[in-house]
Amino acid sequence: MRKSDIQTVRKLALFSDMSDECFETMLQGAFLQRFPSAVVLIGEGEPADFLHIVVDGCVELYATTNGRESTMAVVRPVATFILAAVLADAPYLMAARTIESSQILMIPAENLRDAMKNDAELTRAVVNELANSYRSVVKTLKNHKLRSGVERLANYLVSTHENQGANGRIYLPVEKKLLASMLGMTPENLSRAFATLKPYGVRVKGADIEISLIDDLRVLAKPNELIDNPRS
Amino acid sequence: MRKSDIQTVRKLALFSDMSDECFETMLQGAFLQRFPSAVVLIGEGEPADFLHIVVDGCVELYATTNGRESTMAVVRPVATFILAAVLADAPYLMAARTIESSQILMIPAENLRDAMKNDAELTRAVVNELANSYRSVVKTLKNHKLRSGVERLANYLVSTHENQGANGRIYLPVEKKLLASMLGMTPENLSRAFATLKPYGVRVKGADIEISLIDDLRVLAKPNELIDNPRS
DNA sequence: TTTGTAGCTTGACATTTATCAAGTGACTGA
DNA sequence: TCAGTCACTTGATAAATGTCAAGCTACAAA
Repeated sequence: MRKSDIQTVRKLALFSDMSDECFETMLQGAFLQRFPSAVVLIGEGEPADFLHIVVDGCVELYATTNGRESTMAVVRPVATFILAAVLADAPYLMAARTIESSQILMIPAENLRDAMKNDAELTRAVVNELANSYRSVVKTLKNHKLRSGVERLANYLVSTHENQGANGRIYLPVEKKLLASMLGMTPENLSRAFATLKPYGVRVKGADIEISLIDDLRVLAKPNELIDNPRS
Repeated sequence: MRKSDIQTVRKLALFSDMSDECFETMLQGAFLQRFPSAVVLIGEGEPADFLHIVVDGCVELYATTNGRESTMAVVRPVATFILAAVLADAPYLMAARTIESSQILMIPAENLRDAMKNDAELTRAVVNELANSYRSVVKTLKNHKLRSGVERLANYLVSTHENQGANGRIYLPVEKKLLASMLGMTPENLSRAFATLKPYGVRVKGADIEISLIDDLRVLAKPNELIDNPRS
């Protein structure tokens, strides 16, 4: 494992305050690996043996039942995923796969749990991370229970527009098929939702989206702090 | 605060392993209060000043946006709610109200956070509780993204049937209006969903439900361990 | 270049879900 | 006792969403 990669991980909020000693011990038996796109990293229902950290690339968390499949979240560097399963020592509730070539750090679950016993700062950070993960899923659930498909798309566009500099255009960071699944709709319906937003200044050219009437779009979207703001 | 109530709370998984000293210190400034039905205990977006524990009665967690409202969860004794907001020191993402006369223990957020600094067992229990809360919301989200309304109802009936002794009948513990909101549908639609399940041996008489063809119902519901099992 | 292949879009249609309106029955409070 | 309210149900209708099929485009492999 390269020193620069270790530095990157060390700076994660989850690990930044723990002691050097505990950090190094925890990384014993951890490994950093590069995977090509579309590789399934973990399967739904498997025992949680490793904490995973996306160091580079992009990972999709998804769930299936009865032949259906849905994207639950998309994880970008540098962030952990399936922390809760590791801590509860329970099976993964979501599967994970790379959606582009990705570098993944895998820390044995045992190591993390041991490190938490010896390092109060780590434990504090874990509590924080978990609490925020929980809040993030609650927001997603609110988004789905309280809004229609078009509204979810509109809010996604408004948020993304802000995150990307609010300059009247967006570049979609994921394929539309995946975006549709994130938003809980079919690809066909996403196309139609984009068409519905045309009168609100949304023009689609591949992954490039023009947002010319952001105020009108916001009136439709009615963004809500307690759903759309990742912080707070 | 009565001794018997303290005993009850003490036995909570969250507090059972902490030291007597920390437990008592934590309860300084805490108060146990009885509320009538339909009282709003906390509002969406308010700062998280207290950890709440349902000692008796029943509490609904719900969320609103843009005039719409949806039930996120129902909390029964003895359990905590909005732990994550308290730990993240962030505004409540969900509002809470009693749905029957209830006794609520409120522990100042500060006290909990202080107690965690001094009691490693409490911290461990908090991590566990948080991880399980997270997993619970993920299951709810999967339920909504992967199933239709009728399927959600069918699975609710199958689960409830097992929890209530699997003897061919169920007593609905909540009003149908609330059940509808929990399941993410309108009351009208819930009525129709029950009608749809008639050929699967579901007969409704008020809050009493007869489940005469549980095997057929299970074939329709296709229950999934990783959605419907509260444990694991 | 050709030929796939995959992502995306569009149309036609089916299904699911919501909305509006009306009516029933049970309980409550005057 | 009676009126009113509320939960619930049902029907009619509308809106949202999914499915199936076809076609288009861009990109990649042969």
